[in-house]
Amino acid sequence: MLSIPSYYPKQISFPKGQGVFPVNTIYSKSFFKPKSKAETKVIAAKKHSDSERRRRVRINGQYATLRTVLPNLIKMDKASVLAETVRQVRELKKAVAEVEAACRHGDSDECVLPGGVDKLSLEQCDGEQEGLVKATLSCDDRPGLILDITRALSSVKGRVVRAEMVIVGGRSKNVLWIQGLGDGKEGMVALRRALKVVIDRPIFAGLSKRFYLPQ
Amino acid sequence: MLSIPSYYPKQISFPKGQGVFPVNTIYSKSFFKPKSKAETKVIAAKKHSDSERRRRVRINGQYATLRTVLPNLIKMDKASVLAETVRQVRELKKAVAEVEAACRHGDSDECVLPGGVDKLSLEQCDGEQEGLVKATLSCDDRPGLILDITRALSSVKGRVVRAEMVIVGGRSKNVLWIQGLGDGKEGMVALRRALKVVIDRPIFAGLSKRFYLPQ
DNA sequence: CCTTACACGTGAGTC
DNA sequence: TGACTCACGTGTAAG
Repeated sequence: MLSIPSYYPKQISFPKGQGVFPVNTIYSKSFFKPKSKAETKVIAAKKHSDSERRRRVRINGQYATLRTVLPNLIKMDKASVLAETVRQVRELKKAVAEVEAACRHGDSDECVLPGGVDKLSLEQCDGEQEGLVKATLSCDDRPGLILDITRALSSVKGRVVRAEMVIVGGRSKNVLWIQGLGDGKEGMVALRRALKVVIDRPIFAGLSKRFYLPQ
Repeated sequence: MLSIPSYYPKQISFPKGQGVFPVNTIYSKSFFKPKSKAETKVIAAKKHSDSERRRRVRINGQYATLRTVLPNLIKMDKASVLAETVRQVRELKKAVAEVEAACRHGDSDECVLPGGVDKLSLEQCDGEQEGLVKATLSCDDRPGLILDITRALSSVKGRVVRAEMVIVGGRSKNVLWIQGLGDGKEGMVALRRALKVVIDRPIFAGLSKRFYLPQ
């Protein structure tokens, strides 16, 4: 047991390193509870310093894990560890933002890769030629999909002036630029109806979802 | 000016908050340098405590910026700030890794998107069915590319059991799984020669590089 | 009351 | 020798 010489103990020789203290470090279990004022004060002080040490261990433990999770943080003092962490976090956030921006052109609708849910959207392309419509169509890939799309397009007025098709992981995304649909709404409505049929058509039974080259 | 009552000052009433101390806090400029032992000790102590306070300000400043750069860190004690930082940093690193892995399947050769340079590679697929060959072919997209590929494949033994095609930004990447090429090298050589012709064929003059739907 | 979190000054160690 | 970083125990205020 340590005897506390005064209210200002010059030095209490702890093992200097951190370490879990044994459970028999009991604060308030003196026999028959004498509870002199001075004694309770000493006990409270010990309890206080103990909890403060636990807090320090907690904080320093987090410093240690932080040093492992980020590079070049070992052999750095606490302030520098935090500063470097801030710097690297900013870098990581920028990297994530850049790479997300690379996958989508502004909107999530503009992702170049096929989405996981079927979707059909028509969009008037102003700024370029008059009457240009961009149709975007996402669905499961299947044998004959291109043929179905071609048939649907031949059923409406207008012609395809450009097409981009992406097939990956069994999903297909097709972007079609169509000109000459007509001035009114009828052309758009007809196009939407025709492409909706393509999306909603079930995969031909008995065939896998693989995409086969057209023969 | 503060008078230091003893070696163990009970309380020095600082403004309690941080704050830059005025420059006129001078340590060693007593007139004619009396330099009693006790005095130098007090001065050194003050210098020490001052620099220690500066260190604390530095660390706490980094905590503050860390709280601003990451969300949900305000109103958290230091240990939790560090713990949350570790968690979010791990999340960010995972996000970066995932998004990098999404763009390439391990090797840069395995990028699902078409590369910028023409390339043809054949690869024996062991582990699955016997005699499965994976052919990867990157080139500019062009009208009739699929037809050219189909013709090239019909000129060799074996049949296509699976195909994935990506066309984006005028570039085309095609991955073909071919079975039944034969046991020897001849099949592979013939396949490579046939596909090389497809890649090296120039785009038909007078047409744009756009990809048109097959009619 | 009790617990918790922080700032403080100080002793000790390192370069 | 300083200039520094850290751990420590304590004072103090908030819940």
